[in-house]
Amino acid sequence: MAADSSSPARTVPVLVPTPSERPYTYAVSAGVTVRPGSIVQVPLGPRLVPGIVWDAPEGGADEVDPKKLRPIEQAFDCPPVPAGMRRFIDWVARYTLSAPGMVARMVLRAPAAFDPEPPTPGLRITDGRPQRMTAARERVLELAEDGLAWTRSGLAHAAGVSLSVVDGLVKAGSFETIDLPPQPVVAAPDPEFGEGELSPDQQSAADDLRAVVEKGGFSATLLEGVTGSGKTEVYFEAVAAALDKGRQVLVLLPEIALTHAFLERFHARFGAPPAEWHSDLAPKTRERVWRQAADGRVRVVAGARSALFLPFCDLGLIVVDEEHDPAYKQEDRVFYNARDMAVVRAHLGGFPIVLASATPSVETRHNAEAGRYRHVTLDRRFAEAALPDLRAIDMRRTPPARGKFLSPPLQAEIGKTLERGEQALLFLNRRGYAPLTLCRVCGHRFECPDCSSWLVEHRFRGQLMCHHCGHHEPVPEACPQCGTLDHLVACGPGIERIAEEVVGRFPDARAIVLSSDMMGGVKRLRLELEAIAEGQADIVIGTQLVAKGHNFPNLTLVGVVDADLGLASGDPRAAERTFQLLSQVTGRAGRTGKKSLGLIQTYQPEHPAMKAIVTGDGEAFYASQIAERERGQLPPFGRLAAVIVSANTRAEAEAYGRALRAAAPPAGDIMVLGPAEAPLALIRGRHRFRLLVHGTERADLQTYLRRTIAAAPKPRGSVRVSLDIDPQSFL
DNA sequence: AGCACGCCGACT
DNA sequence: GTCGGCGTGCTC
Repeated sequence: MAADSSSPARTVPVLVPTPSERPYTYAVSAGVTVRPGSIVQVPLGPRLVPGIVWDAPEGGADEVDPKKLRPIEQAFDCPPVPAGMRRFIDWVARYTLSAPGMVARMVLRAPAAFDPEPPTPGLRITDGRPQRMTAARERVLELAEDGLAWTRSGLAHAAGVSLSVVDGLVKAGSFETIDLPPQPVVAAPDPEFGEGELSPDQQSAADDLRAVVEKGGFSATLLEGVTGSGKTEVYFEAVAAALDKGRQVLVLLPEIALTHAFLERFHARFGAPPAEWHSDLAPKTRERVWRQAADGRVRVVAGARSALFLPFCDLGLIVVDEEHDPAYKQEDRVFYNARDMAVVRAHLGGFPIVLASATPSVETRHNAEAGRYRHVTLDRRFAEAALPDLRAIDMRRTPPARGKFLSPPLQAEIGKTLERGEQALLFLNRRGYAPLTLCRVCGHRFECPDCSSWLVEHRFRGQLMCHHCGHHEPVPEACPQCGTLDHLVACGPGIERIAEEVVGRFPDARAIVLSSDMMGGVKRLRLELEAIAEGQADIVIGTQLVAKGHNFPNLTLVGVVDADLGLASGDPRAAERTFQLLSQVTGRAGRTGKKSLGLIQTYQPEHPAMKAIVTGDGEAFYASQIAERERGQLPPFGRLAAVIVSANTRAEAEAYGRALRAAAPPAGDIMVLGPAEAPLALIRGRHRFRLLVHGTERADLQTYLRRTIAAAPKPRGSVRVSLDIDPQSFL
């Protein structure tokens, strides 16, 4: 049907970054060309915002009051968001019960990337020669004499001179400035560059993955192999296969800012690093990566979970490394698990996905066992040499001295390790000096004024700090309640306190503390890690972050100070988490074939997670965990959603929680539990209550929650409701 | 989500 | 008398 030329301005739906359930409608002025996926700038209230032209709804476009209709301000000259990505945005919005615009907002978070990249300023040699010639100037001119264009810094670097030499030659008229085409943010990876020898076991796994990629189409594969079995090299072959097909690849990593080692291995295999994508990217780089993922110049992105929302033009493979890692779960604004959404992305895009882990999540293991995912296993035997000898230390039998935290057997092994000139790592997942400080006289406990949590003493900084908000205060000399001087007592250990104990016990050893709150940030941390790898420390005391993929070749002892820490919550997922974390951290030892040892201090050596670690029998552990989940109808045998109600007062939050509960319609396959005070009942001055919606495997939680919210009264005052489908915590 | 509008407390 | 707190409502 021909368009009526006399009709009013053409309109299109545009997804804008608001919580609106539907796209808004905008007029398209003459001369503006847009199609679904086009990124546009539109007026929204008093400001201009980016938006994505959406697909016309099936039932025809929405009727909009013509008085409200405003025109698209400009269509950006950039590749449109592909249809597969648009379907993905819709899918994520529906699944997570977020507004599509808020999901689109995650795609559009590279503000300046929508305009074409400006040309790179370049230099080309001219006939002019400077009056004064110097050795440095000669080197520069010699390099450039073939007439090819150079960047200013590239030329200076190649000639081994400072920028001022180049600038001087420009001033002298020996170079003219020209426009170079925008530079790629990384060089193209070469699939054949560093093809190396794989073990027979790796080779057959790699062949399998290659075949899957070559065949194309959707498939999900769990690549399971213990630490040291060479999973990364195996999935690199899948990456190579996708590159051979000319497709783009996304490798998701948990907390990429710290995975320097991965980038180096990638570089060694492909002759160029992947493009990085994470929150502390420089804005300029961020912009270029976004743009070049969209136009296809970037072939491989290694990124944190938000990389899932990059507008790749031809994505053909996703790898999720350490697929079990809790860092994949985003818990603000849009609540999503990047691992699960990655599977959806692959499904919608019709391409394969590989989930890699030494200790898969119970959900993924179950999917593999049920045949929904393919299962490729790297044989444990080939990694045997790289595995430490693991033992539990029963803290009831060999307790540490009073006020100390290292048991005699662990101390003895540290001593032996030092004597051999090797390194020891002590792992404790708790920052600071002590998690609780109290007054010995009156019993006063230091609490955060805005959160329901103890203040953690950080002796190094002389502060009491809240780990849930920014609150911190100097450690006082007198108790604020009873005024008694010098009677504050630290309860329990943090890594600073372990460091103190280590220094007292091994005064000649070089000890170093590594934790995420270290001053100096990521850069400093990386330097510290390199220093450790080079052997500039004897004992490393670290939190969580030492568990992640760093290789310290001389490390032969790992001591877990408090293996029971993660089990305290009583969450059904705690055992699994403990198993995963302890596997990862003990795997830091012995990556070079030296005999190595992992010692696990625990008060419950009979716990299935401890037994699984010590015996290396993950199979029995997974079987027991899966059985337990099945019994409780917990994921993946049932479905869970959490509803978090927060408000400025406890009463408001609780009242609205009750109102929601009352509004929840009866359903045969869904149960509502709560409201109960959330695990952290007060965060940043906001009181929180939680409802848990528990359904059968087939239950439609989304529709149920939609109905419940619609039936409940509108939240008033400071009350906010957020929905978390598939929450991390089952409590 | 942002942003403006609007109505009540302490100060240039 | 104003500046500024954040509750309420709206954005095609």
